[in-house]
Amino acid sequence: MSVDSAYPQSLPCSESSNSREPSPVPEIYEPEENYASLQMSSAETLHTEAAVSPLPSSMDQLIQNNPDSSTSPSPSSPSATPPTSVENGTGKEEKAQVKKQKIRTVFSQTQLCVLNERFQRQKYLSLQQMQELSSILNLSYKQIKTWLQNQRMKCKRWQKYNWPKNSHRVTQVSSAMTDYLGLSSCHQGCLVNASGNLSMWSNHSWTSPSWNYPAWNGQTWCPQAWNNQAWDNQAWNNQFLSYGEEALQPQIQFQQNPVSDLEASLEIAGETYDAILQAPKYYGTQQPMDLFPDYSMSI
DNA sequence: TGCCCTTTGTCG
DNA sequence: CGACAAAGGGCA
Repeated sequence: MSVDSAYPQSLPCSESSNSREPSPVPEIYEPEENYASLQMSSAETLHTEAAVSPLPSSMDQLIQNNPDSSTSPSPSSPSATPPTSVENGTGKEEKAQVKKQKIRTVFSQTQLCVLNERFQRQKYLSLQQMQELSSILNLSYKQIKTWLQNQRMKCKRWQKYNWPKNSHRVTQVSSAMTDYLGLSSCHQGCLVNASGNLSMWSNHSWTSPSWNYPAWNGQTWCPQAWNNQAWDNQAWNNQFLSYGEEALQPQIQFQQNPVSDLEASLEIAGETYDAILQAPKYYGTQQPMDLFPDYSMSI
């Protein structure tokens, strides 16, 4: 019976479950990005958007409104420094000012779900794919891109951190890895119907006792081991690249099909499996590399 | 140009 | 304090 519990903050992904409010427009920062939120009811926005998927054509201006992603300039944020974009003179200083005020967007569970789902199957998205995703999620292209980048980094760290130490309990590692990659579905998922509605399921039945990495909840998932780390990038890249990316897609076809519906929605947005299977821009080589370079036998 | 990696600044 | 999004710098 619902044993799920590995979630501290496991919000059932129920849309826009973010604690914070839709934030009253993050002001500016980034001329290229436009985080201006239209103050739409996030979730709703998402839906409609998802259904329509306007598909921005020019990426340099993917005007995205932050749906539920609470981009909160923090209440204490001195709107006294409201760089209302326009200002004359010292553009530099302006920039400095703006720079200073970095706003950290907090993606909604919904967004994270979709992102995670996607990332699990594809670590490198093509420009177009990112754009589409961005329109679906109402995030900017840049945000998507950044998020993916951060995830990749996490991924790396995760591996780096877990491999050496637990190399002896490979089975677990691989299973954990599996989860990491989403091969066995994530704890939470989201269903997106053609209507563009996102509903979440959070039943998952993975029960790795000691290996429950919160991982794809969009939050924590590992000790803080790597704060002052120094991985050897090179060696790293190799193994990393070899387990990754699109190599998963074909096989992945989840057991449960949490994603299938998601896929459906993606298709609506012009995102089809074909597209997914297409070689992304980078590392597009469709090598049949094994997902996991035999960790399972190195016992 | 975009990615990787590190650092910065914010949020929980 | 840790996690995270985002910025900055360097590289191919």
